[in-house]
Amino acid sequence: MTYENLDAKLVNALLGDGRASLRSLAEELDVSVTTVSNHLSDLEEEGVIEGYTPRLDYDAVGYDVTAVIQLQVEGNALPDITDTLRDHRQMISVYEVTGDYDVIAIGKFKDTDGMNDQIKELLTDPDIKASNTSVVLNAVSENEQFELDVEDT
Amino acid sequence: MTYENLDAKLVNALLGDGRASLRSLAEELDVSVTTVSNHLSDLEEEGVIEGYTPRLDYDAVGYDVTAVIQLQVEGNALPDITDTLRDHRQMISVYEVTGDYDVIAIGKFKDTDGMNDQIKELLTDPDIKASNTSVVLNAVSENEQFELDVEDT
DNA sequence: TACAGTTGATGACGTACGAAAATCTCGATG
DNA sequence: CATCGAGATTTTCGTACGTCATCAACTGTA
Repeated sequence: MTYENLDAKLVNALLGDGRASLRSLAEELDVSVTTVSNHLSDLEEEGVIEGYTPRLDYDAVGYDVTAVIQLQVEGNALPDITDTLRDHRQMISVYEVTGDYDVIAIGKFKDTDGMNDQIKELLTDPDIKASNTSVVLNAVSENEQFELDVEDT
Repeated sequence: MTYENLDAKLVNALLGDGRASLRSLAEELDVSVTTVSNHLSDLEEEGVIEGYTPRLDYDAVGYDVTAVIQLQVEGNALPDITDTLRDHRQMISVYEVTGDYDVIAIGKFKDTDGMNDQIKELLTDPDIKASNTSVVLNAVSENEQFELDVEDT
């Protein structure tokens, strides 16, 4: 195993509270502060932990509409399209995928008008052969990060 | 005005570093530590900030496959299906949507075999009328949280 | 040898609290 | 009717105190 049990527990503890102090983590995991500090540094260096962010409720700040946009794209234009999408800051996730469509993107908008405007603008690109937009009625769960397995000894 | 502005700046600063200290935030925004503390508490109480998490690279811990699963569901079974999906911890996001399908879910798996097993298990539910799975070839961006608008005076 | 823990020293950190400043409220006044 | 201003409310600030993170040198252990 590339990462140890303690690392998994550490990650899981941080998933519960990303601003927890090293001391509280040390107490929770029953190891020393030094150990927590060392392992955390390692996890960050290895890239397992890429950073820390607040979890925002975009609904609460006026972004009420979420949409899933699927695109069929001319093969050689795929990089351009994905770059364009990524640079739209309201695009939360952009995936190149197998299946009926080539790209699936998830975006957040202040209202349906704003959404329509942005999507229409995107679809002017002649390399987009087909598109399909699904508006989210209810986000049952969103961007949930699940806990890592801890093999108990 | 000034009030909302400070909150937006505060959120944006935290998006840059979710573990930034109140002092460093205070310095960056040129207000006192107390002010940062108060506004942060308010943002948390209002639900704008729902918590703090590390951003995990699931690739780095062995979850190499991401899939977008779309389902057509018998109308009255929708709550059951979404509950089931949400309770699958590997489901990152579960949306009820308009369009050809009723549910779009995004999940992460250790390998394609694991993915197939889980999806097949899901599809045994007789209330699922149709399904469509797209495997992610490349996550151009994922769970990006964009910064809030700051109206400059 | 490699990893975890301990100790101690130092500067940074979070929070509580009272004071100061800014803002709002609303009736009185010209 | 518009303006004023005393008092109330809200917001911000500085200070103080106990806690925390970090580093280094050292010990224990498998």
